[in-house]
Amino acid sequence: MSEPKPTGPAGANLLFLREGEIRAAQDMLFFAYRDFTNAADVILEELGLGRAHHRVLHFVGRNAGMSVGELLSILNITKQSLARVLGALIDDGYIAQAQGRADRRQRLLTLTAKGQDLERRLFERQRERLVKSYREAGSTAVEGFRRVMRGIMNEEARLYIDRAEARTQADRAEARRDPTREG
Amino acid sequence: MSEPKPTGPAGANLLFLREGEIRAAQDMLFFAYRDFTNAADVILEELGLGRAHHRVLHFVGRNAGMSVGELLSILNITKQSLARVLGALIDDGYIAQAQGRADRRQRLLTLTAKGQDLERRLFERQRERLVKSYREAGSTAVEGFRRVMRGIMNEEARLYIDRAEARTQADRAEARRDPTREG
DNA sequence: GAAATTAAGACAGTGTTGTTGACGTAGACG
DNA sequence: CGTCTACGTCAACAACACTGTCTTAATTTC
Repeated sequence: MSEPKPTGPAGANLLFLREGEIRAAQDMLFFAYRDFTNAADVILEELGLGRAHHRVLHFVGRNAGMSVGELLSILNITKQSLARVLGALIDDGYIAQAQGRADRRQRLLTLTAKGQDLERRLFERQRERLVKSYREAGSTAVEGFRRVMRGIMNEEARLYIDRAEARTQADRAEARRDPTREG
Repeated sequence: MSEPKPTGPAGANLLFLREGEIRAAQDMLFFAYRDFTNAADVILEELGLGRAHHRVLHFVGRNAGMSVGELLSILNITKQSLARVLGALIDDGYIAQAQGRADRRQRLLTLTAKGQDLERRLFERQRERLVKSYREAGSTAVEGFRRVMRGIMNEEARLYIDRAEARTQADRAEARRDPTREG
C-alpha cells in the first residue's frame, strides 16, 4: 500500500523494516517477555506472591533507599495498586520503610535480609535464562539487543535506564581495578 | 560471591554476562514491553477492548484459518480465558469462524474485513515504535536483538517463531522477484 | 506564621485477564 | 460401539490494574 520502500535514503539496506520483520518483532516481544517473567513464578506461587510483588522487590533492590513516589513513577501504576503489594511485602518482612531525613514525609524503601534473599532467588531464575541467551548470542548481539530495547521504550524509561547504566559502568570500572569483586 | 568469573573459557570477553548487565536486561524487558504494549491501548479503550483482544487479533491475523486449539497453544492460556475475548471479537464481527473441512470439529478462525481494519490500526501504533527503534539501531543491532530474544523464549515459542520466519523469508524472496509489492 | 502544596496511606468500588473444575455436544477414529 | 478429541459453557475465584475520595503530616510558598 503506502509502505515506505524497502530501500531508504542513500540506498541503505533497510529490509529489516519490512512489515514481516516488524510483525516478527511483535511475536518475539510477546513470547520472550512471557517466558522470561514466567521463570520466577514457581517461587512466587509458593509464597503466595505475584509478579507485581517481584517487580517491587526488583526495583527496590536496585534502588535501595528510594521513596514510594519514585517507585510509583518507575512502575507507572497508581498509588492504590502499589499499596496492595507493597503493604504485603512490608507485612511479610521483605521490605523495610524508613522516614526520610531530608524530607520526613517520605518513606524510604529498602530490602530486608529476608527480602534480599528472596529477590536473589527470583533473580537467579531469570538470570539463567538471560545468561544462556546472552552467551549463545555473543557480545555484538547483546549490544544490538540493548540498542533496540532502548529505542522501544519511552523517553522517561530510557532516562531511568541511563542512570542505572551509569551505576553499572561504575561497577565495571571498579572491577577493572579490582577484578576479584563482582558488584 | 560464587559468581562465574567475568572472563570465561578461552579468555573470551564475557563482561556482558556480569550481574549488572543481567539486571539491566530485566529493566529493559519490563520497560520495553510495557511501553510497546501501551502503544495500542488508546485505540482499544475506545472500542471497549483490551490487550487480550489485541493478542487474538494479532495471532489470528498472522495465522488465518488457524484452529481454536492452535491459538490456545500459542497464547498458552486456558480455554475459558480465550473464550471470553474470542467470543467478544466474534460477536463484534472482528473474527469469523468456519467449520474445518478436514476435521469438522474444528472452528477455523479468520479476521473479517472489519477485523483486518482494526488489526491494522493497532499494528500501525506499535510499528511506529518498532520502526523508529530498528532504524536508529541499524541492521546489525536488529539481528542481535532477534538472536537474544529468541534465546530468551521457550523452545516451543522458538519453533513457532521459526515457522513464522519461514513465511517472512518467502515474502522476502517474492519481493526480490517483484519489488513493487509488500507482503 | 498562615495557606497551599506534596508525600504517603487508606477506603470503597470496578474492570480486565488470568485460573480451576465440571459438564455437554458434535465429530473422528479404532 | 465406545473412546478420544475439539470446542463451548457455567460457576467461582484470584491477581492486578483502575477511579475517586479522604486524611494526616510535613514541606514550601507567600
